[in-house]
Amino acid sequence: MELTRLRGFRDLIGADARAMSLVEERARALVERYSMKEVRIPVLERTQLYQRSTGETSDIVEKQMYTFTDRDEGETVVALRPEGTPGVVRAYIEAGLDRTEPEQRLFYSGAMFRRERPQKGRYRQFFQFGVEIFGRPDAACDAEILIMIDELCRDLKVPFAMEINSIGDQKCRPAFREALVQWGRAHWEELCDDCHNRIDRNPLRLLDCKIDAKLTESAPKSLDYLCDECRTHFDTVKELLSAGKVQFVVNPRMVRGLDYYTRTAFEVMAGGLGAQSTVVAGGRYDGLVETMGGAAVAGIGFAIGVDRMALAIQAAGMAPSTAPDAAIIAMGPAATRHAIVVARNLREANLNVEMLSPERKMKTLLARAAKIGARVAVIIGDDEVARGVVQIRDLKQSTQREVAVAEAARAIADARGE
RNA sequence: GUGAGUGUAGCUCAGUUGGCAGAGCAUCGGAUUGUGGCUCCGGCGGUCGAGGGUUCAAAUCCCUUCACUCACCCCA
Repeated sequence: MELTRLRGFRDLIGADARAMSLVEERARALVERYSMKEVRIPVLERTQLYQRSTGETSDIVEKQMYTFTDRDEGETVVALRPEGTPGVVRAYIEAGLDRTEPEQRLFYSGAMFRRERPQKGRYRQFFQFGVEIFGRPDAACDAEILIMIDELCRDLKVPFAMEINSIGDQKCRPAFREALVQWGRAHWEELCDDCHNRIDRNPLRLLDCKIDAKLTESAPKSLDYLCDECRTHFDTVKELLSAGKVQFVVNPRMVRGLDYYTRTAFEVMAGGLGAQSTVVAGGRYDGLVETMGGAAVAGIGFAIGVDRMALAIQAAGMAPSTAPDAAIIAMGPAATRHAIVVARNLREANLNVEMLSPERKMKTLLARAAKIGARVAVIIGDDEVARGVVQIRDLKQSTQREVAVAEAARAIADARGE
């Protein structure tokens, strides 16, 4: 086969796709309980949008974007979205919401694209479910967002750990950043090659280097450089989280890869995922809207890595069953006409029903019913049609009973429920 | 972008000093009528990732290349 899928792009069939959908469905139900509104944004945007917001020196912008020149007269340079936040911020400003109704609670869901080397939990097309709240600079909003994430992880029954940190704001972060650079220069000889690059490109990243982890324990911490406002904000967030009964740990070494983050940063790690274990991450970005040409409006948001969360669900054995409640076995043409009506009635009673091919032998069909995990087989032959009944065979217990057609849904629901 | 590992049947994998391409599972059929899982018998199934080289002979040795997986990096 020569027309295979592209590297890093996945086909998800059956259970794998179901796990993804489950994450999205639960996330949607969650955000609707939090009074959030959906926003649908384009997959393709101007490359400049990401350069301006995500950061010129971030790896995402520098080497991971799918970017190309469009064929119009202006030869616009466009890119497949590598993340959702810049598009949402752009849409928010473009709709004039920053001036007319600055306080907005928005969510989005969809595919993102980054041209990275694939590995477990990292694909070139991946799905994010994200939330952005504008116009809420207060710590209660941070806390509410973290409570929401906690709620989702519990709902999905995935073992997880939440870490939070504060990385300061425009006022106090420059000093911290400078202190890190100074520290890095002073320890140049002891640091690895990657860290040498990070000192210029993204000094905060020094802190989560795996090779130099020991050494960076002595590096400056953002928490020691917070201004009074940031300090108070962070303390309030922690206090509210405790009040909200959320388990978390403060990780003073956690940083964000993207330029726009300020103050509260957070990350949720789940088990069973290998090296790419972060399933939710986000933080506050109070200066971003203004940077993008809008009013000075606060912002905070996060994204769920849907692919990774789905992997975590499956690793934890919490993936939902897709097995039908009943498999219909019709013997012969007359019975088939009858069976198709019975199948419809059962489905209207909210049962998951699979009708098997009427052109095969009973023996084969029963074997198939068992294979697809059906709880019961509903057997209909000419004799049953004549008498207005069906045979309901419990495939786990190997018991069988005859019931009137009108009673079938009840009987199947009972078998399922016991 | 860097590194390591792996490519043989639909799947999981054997294949010794180079000598006829294998097993288990799955699938399809059979063991007499409309009753599955267990058992028995049989069938289908292969460009040994691809290309080149060495050799009488290559899945096996050499070179090139592609793909997949994991990790670094990066990040959700």
